[in-house]
Amino acid sequence: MNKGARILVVDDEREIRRCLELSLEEKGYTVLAAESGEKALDLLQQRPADVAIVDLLLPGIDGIELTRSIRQRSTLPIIILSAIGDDKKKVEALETGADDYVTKPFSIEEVVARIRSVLRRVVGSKDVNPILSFGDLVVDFEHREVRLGDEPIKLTPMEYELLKYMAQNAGRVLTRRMLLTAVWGPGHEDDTQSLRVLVRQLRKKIEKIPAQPCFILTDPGVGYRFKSEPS
Amino acid sequence: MNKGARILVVDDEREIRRCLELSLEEKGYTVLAAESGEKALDLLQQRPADVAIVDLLLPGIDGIELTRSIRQRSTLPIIILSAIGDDKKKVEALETGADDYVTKPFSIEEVVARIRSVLRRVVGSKDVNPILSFGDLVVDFEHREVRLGDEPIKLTPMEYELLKYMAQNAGRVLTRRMLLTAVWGPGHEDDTQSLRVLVRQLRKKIEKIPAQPCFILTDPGVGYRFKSEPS
DNA sequence: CAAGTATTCATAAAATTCTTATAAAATTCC
DNA sequence: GGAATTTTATAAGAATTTTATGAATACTTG
Repeated sequence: MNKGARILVVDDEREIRRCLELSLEEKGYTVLAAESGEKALDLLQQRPADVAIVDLLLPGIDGIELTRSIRQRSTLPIIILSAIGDDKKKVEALETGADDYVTKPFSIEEVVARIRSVLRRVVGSKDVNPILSFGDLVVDFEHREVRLGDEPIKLTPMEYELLKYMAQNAGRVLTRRMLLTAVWGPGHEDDTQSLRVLVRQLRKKIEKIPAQPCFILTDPGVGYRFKSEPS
Repeated sequence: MNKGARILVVDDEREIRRCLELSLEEKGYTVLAAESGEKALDLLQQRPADVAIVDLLLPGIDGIELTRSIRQRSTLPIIILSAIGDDKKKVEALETGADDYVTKPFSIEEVVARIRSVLRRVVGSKDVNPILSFGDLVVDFEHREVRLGDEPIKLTPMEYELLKYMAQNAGRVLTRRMLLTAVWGPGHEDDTQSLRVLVRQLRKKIEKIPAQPCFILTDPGVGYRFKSEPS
């Protein structure tokens, strides 16, 4: 199913476009390339894609605006390509709806890994019953039940809210701001320490070794992400 | 009540059948296994089952046809096992009357979660058994009688309503809102203090040590839960 | 009106959430 | 590469919120 997935690459540098195109096609993907945001949107009108890889810095419509445009009409997974310094913009893109990011300079393996991860997530998207499972960890939203194997796990209201949000957006990078508003509501965007403490509490309850988490991974400088599928 | 449920597993791969069989029996379920749709139908003639787990891809009668056959004569809950690509078939099965699905590869925890969820749904719907017992506590809904061992217990109307609702939904988390509407009817969702007092009254009557309840457990921030099966 | 029931209020106890301090890890800068 | 700096993790105690409890008050119904 992942084989032959269609990948839209948007970058103004011919070099990078070419490089991604060759490497991805070699891996069996179909690549659509565009050198600008405008052309990318045109392309998407004509042909469907399964993932988009978008450079943050583009002439004209930039990566963030492109992300916003795409998000307005579809849930197409978007991976951001960002240079090493643009943390602020990167975070902005994630909050606009991008799913993941890769920092330049990147290795092809890294990009492919992200693509795979994102594709996997999209396939198992809709569910009859709101039960999510991640290996041993099972979250039943209908009954507000969390179990780790056979052990039922008691969560406080905030712990539960955090887990819920993270599990429902598993695989995506979730910025601190996103998590803070998800749990505390709007107006608490700066209370990063509270988030850290809450994350720790949750880790203590669901991770076997909280210091080596396998569900709640931290993305330094950005936020957290929930179990980006076994790589 | 879920314990000891009978589960029919239909899969042509011995490996998977075996695996499910072992894991489910370990959890206390009784497993009936069949390697084909035909055998499954035969088995169902001979022995009743509480849930069926059916592989989508079967030689001969496939999962969808089997679902249809079963649906023609019973409401036996059916959980579909599907490989990652068969989205179309999966949807077809659900439309034919399957209740839920699990995507291969699956974890046992996930399958168990689905089974439990489905069982709960079914048990909650039909009110066959008007007598529930939880250790010493016996509730006879038909005669509106409650006993603790030999002692008959007198309950006020509201206490009885509360007990009834909790006992009929034993094992799950019941939010304050749910309990309030169950006892007071709609429009009383905010009267949490009344609920607390009522819970206390009921505890005084049915718990040996009301301060260390073993039937009515509290879930701080959420609500209450009635005796999550003897652990 | 009387007896039992239900609600409200005040306060004690328990649990959760927040804050603060320090250790560990990651990142940046030279 | 290694020191300095920022970021994240961890622990423990304080503050806050939620729940339990006892008793007083209001309500219903025969």
